[in-house]
Amino acid sequence: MNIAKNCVSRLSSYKNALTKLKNLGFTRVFSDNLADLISVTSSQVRKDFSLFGISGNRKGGYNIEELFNQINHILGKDIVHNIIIVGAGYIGKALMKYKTFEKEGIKIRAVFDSDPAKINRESSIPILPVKELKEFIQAQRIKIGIITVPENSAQLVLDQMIDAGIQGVLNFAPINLKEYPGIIINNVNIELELENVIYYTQTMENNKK
Amino acid sequence: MNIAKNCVSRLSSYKNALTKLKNLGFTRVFSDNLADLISVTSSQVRKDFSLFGISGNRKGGYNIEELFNQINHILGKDIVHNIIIVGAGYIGKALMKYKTFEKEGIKIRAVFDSDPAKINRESSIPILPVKELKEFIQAQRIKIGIITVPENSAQLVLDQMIDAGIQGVLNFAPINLKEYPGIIINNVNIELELENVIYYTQTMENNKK
DNA sequence: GATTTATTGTGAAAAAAATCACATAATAAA
DNA sequence: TTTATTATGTGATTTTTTTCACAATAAATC
Repeated sequence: MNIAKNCVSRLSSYKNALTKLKNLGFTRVFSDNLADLISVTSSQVRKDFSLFGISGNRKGGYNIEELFNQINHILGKDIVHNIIIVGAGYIGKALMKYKTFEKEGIKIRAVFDSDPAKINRESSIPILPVKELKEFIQAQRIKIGIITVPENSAQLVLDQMIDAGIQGVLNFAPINLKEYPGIIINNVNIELELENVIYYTQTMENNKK
Repeated sequence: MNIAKNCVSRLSSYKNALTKLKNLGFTRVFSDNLADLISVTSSQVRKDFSLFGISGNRKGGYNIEELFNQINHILGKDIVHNIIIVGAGYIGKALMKYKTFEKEGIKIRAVFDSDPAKINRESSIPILPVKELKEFIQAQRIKIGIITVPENSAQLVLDQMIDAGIQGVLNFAPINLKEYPGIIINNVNIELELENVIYYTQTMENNKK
């Protein structure tokens, strides 16, 4: 069964909404409530759940705790994930301190950079030379990494990461990385996202005239 | 005509690919080449172009310079865009220094924060108190902003931005912001993107077994 | 215990997006 | 100048995604 990216994103959103509901002390939720919380339709919510065999209770909705656990399990988030970041530039360092990762059981085990001035073995998350990348990935059995290096070194870094055994990558470099069989690459392109805003803002303005 | 977000994203990608081709000295390009560069099919490229009335030359492909200008115009990128960032945390500061924005004619005019310790009126991009947000947006006629504040203040900040006249927002806070008529909101949720990687990596692993 | 009410779960339908396939036309070759 | 070749541009088709709509059923009410 091949699940669309949007569907997985919605699962993450459901999970986050459920976390909030849990913290507010709620115990049950309807597809309608979840739909409102993440701005989709209630049938979309139920279709998504049905796809993964998640079932609730007719008339009673879903038990939040159970639903949360099921979605978390589907997302593979019932375990702590150890990851690395390659590139200790501004974005790399921002992600290093990103609070949401901590909350969500995502542990950054090390950051790598080619600039000797950035190396810091003593900090709680060590910043290590890229030379040690392979050794570290293999020794720590890291499977997931984030690329925050400049565009021109991103492909090289990816190749090294995959060579070392990385299986999934979140890439912030604005470049179309080569695809490898069995390797997951997800791109976040900030400039492109801002250009989306620019396009639709402009289109909206023209409509008003 | 309502253009899908994916289609606008592809336009951005074509533009970036064309920039690279231009820099390499090429003058003409086929739909096939562009398709390869951004990992889509050539008919997808031609369909996208056809949607915007972009036409090339049968047998001769597209003139890179012309195509670039047309796409840039569609994206509203033939002018410099002045934007602001609200939230001078790690991500806000990373975006403040983001090289790609400079290259792409996106000018960050100011960053705002509620923490007095972060204020710096002298730096090349001033960091100002949020109190001055409305005044600045109106005086400078800023239309587009980026939200990089924590989750719990994001909605408040959005309300203030819209009150001041902002029309498009790129939001990094992991929260479903309220929709406003005529206002464009595009969300980037880094945790969610990483969870996508985790999900597909896990799924891939299970397939191997 | 019967009846009403409210919500799920899911096939069917609709809408949206991507791909196909080929007529059309520009260029190159003969 | 004619013929062959090679890309485009787009209507038709297919695939994917979302929404609809309603039977099934659990809980609440009478």
